[in-house]
Amino acid sequence: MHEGTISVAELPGGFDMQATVESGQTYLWDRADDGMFEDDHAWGSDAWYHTVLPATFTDTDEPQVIRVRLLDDHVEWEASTPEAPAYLTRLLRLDDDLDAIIDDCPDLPLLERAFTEYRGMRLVRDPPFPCLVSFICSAQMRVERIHGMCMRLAQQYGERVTFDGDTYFAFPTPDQLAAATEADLRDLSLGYRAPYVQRTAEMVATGEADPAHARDLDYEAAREYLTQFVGVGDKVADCVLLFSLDFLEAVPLDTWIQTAIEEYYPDCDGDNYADTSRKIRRQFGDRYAGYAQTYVFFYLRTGGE
DNA sequence: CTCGGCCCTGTCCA
DNA sequence: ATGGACAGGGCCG
Repeated sequence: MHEGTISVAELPGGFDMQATVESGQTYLWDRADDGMFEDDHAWGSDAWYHTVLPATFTDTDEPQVIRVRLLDDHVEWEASTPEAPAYLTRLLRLDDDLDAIIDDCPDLPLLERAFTEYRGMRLVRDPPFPCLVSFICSAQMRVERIHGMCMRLAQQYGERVTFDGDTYFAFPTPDQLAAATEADLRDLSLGYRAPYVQRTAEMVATGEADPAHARDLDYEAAREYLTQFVGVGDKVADCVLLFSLDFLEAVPLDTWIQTAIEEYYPDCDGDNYADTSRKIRRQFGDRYAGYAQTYVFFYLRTGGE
């Protein structure tokens, strides 16, 4: 077992592990105490979180396990690989200069409140395929249930990994998921998303399309590219662009943000998705609109005014 | 390009 | 008890 610590003081802008991993950006982490996404757990807990990195992410032969917890002034990690700090930096965007990003965002009262409330929350950088599948599952679903679906997919179809005497499951590869049947996936409570997931996995497995390819395109073209996957519309495409592919300007227009736009920024309420998207990006700042959106989304969803 | 009807499923609430 | 609304949408006609 490899282990070590990362000093929070050296992370520009600080770090809030719980807000980062439980804010609905990612469904690929789990909490050792089984309290993930519970409504009434106390914030600021120092629980252990873990995730399994796909072999493709680490460019190694096997999936790698990483466990992390945040103590007062440092991040403590245990992993199956000595490269954990570098992987954590990628996954949790520990190299983003949060202070500079928040500085760069416009001075809007709602933004200020959200930034103040959850200072230290970072965006995530999930591996592309797991991110794509998890957000296909997210349609009309609560966060706890999306998380449950992803955990069941891993347990059912992913590679089993043993680390430090415990068993973990990697998120399934495109090949592994493509081999599932619609009925199998419905048994995991995916509902009408089951055929979407199966067909999308097949598209990736056969090489017909690759979500990572969207990286090479301009933002709007990238969003369009991702909508070719079954079960992926503009909103899910924006989630993948923002939470996996480094498009920090992407603003997923979900019902929460739609409501916020009507209430706080009615001028941004456009004729269609693309139109509203352009307007809200201008309002939130072209470069980091997605960071602003994620803070606002989480702030509103957790009961902020 | 826009629109409405429809889709799985667990939970909450009248 | 039990049905209808609803939950961070997308597909299809």
